Amino acid sequence: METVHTSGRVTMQQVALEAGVSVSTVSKVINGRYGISTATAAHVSSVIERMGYETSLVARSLRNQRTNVIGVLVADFEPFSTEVLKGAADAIRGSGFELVAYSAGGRVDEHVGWERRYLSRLMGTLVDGAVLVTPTITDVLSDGPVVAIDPHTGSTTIPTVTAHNLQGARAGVRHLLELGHTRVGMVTGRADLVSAQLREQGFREALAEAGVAVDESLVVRGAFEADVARDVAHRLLERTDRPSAVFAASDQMALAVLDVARELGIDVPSDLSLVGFDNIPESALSEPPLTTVAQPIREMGRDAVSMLIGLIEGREPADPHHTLGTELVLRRSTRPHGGSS
Amino acid sequence: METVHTSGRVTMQQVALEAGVSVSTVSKVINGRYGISTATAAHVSSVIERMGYETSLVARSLRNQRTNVIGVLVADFEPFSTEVLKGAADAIRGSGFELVAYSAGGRVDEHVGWERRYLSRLMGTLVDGAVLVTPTITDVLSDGPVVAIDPHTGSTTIPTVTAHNLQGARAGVRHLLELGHTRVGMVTGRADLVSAQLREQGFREALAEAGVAVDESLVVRGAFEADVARDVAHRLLERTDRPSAVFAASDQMALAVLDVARELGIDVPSDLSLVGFDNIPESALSEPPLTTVAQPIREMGRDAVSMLIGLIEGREPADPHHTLGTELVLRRSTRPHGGSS
DNA sequence: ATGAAAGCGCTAACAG
DNA sequence: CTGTTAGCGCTTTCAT
Repeated sequence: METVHTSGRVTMQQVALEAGVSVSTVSKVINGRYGISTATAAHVSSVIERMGYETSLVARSLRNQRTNVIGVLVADFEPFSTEVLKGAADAIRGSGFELVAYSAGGRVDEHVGWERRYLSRLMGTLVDGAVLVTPTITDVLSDGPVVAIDPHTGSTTIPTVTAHNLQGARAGVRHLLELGHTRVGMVTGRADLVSAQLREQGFREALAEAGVAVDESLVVRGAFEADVARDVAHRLLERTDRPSAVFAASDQMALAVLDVARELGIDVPSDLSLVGFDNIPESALSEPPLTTVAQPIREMGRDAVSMLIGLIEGREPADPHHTLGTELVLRRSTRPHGGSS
Repeated sequence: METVHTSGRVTMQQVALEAGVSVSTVSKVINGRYGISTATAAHVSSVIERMGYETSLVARSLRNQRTNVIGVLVADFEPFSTEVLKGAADAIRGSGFELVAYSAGGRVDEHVGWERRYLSRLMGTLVDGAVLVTPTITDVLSDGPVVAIDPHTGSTTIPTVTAHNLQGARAGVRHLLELGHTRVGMVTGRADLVSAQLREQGFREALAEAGVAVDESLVVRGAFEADVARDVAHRLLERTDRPSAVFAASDQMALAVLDVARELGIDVPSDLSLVGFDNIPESALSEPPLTTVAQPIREMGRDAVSMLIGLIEGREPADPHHTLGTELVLRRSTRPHGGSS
């Protein structure tokens, strides 16, 4: 036997050769096309089975316009995006679609607009549509069906799924206020995301409501990433007149603040109350576990994929800007101002 | 909205046409090949920029043998696999590789051997190598570089990354024994995984060590999936002589047991002590939070990808069967036998 | 019922 | 320096 075992993958070519038929016959057998005798079909099938052949997703994608694969494009695999992924997986089950999640290895800052890049690279060839998680640009030229989760400011053209960021932030900050805190600081999120802006606005509204003036020096810019948040937390917590409470625009940042506080010997919640946003699973794992404004992240992923499948199949979404509720989750990172154990 | 989703993608063809050059010239410009005048290069670049062109991953993959993309193949996106993904992302950062995670939408039971299928579909075309998370088959014919996390029994040929399942399970069960429990049950995992077998073995060894006989009727077969675990938990907990403690081979199953216990009015930990395995983030979110044997899942993902990159670049792994330590994490789902609050 | 041939978007010889 | 040509693995007319 002189089968060439060089490159590894079994191609249709090789199956055809082995079965003594043409590639087109093999293709027809695989795709169940008519015009093949039962005998050859059976024979080819057995050869396919024996050789362990599977069609190449890539080659097939290039040829067909429809791939039955949905893409989830993320800047990085972190707690938020992986929660979205779990939700996306829920929605994909039984839909006949497959799911591919794609990330360029966190090299986001290198190139703002990663989502346009990815979209161009995958859409129309690998995937039939995509869910964009926290995209950075405004004008996503729709190369195809796209749904954004937690999108950039001003993207009104593409369907989105978001949480009630404004209300959520307001509830989180009110909680701090009700605890008697008046010097409350905020670590804001990535300035270009609607969600971050709304969370800051909610912070300001809650303070205004309570008649507390915003000390602008207590509002520092984070970036939804832990390392940036650490620097910023240092700035905030090393001041002698540091805040007694901090609202962070994301759990990742809140966790960074918590970490920095520990380093500085500031006890949470005795010396500092802390509220996050997102309710990623990790927020419950910290010491103390984080009080946070929960977004239904999984559900957002699920709804985004459902919407996308609809779009792919030509249905216009009933509600192109789907918004879900938030909920304050009380854990142990907050305490009344001045209150001891 | 009447956006036409038909033609969509800008192709190299169109760029070439627009720039008044041939496709190969465009290709050379994009790939920085020598032999292009600075003038044309600049011109072509500007056209590319203006048209928002990006090369199609698929087309490029088909042509090149190397893609610089690493695949993580999972049966489903659930807490365990997404933790692996976070670790994989850690390892990929700065490596020059991109990461694609692929799942067929949880349709695993339909077709045992999903990993062979996925591997054939992606390897050699889309990805340069792959990490298999909890694969189900023995003989993964290496179509290319592959590393398995938590693999099937008997796969000695491919490199693996695992945790110390035996020791971990032993430690978890010992904890229960030290608490004074003697009727301790176990929900085992997917019988075909080495990890599940070792966890059961650890359970048996710990009991033997303590001189406690195993009541086989208390050992029930789960499947690492929550729904299967629920049935099995019912069987275990509805008996009049139900165990006072249960060791579950995974957190997902432990969480299911917890849920069933609640339904049956059995209080954890007062009436039932429960120990899980994995320490997925969700295990801390339950009420009560779960005592569990922690595996360093992220680290496993990280190590698997590092190993894989080495393999792709032709380096033999120093330790082809890399094993990481486990650690008992005490939370609130266990209590001394007969002990009240 | 089967096969030859074209072409999906791209890259890499090889000519010019 | 630039264009022409030949495929990568597959599907799909269109002949046979």
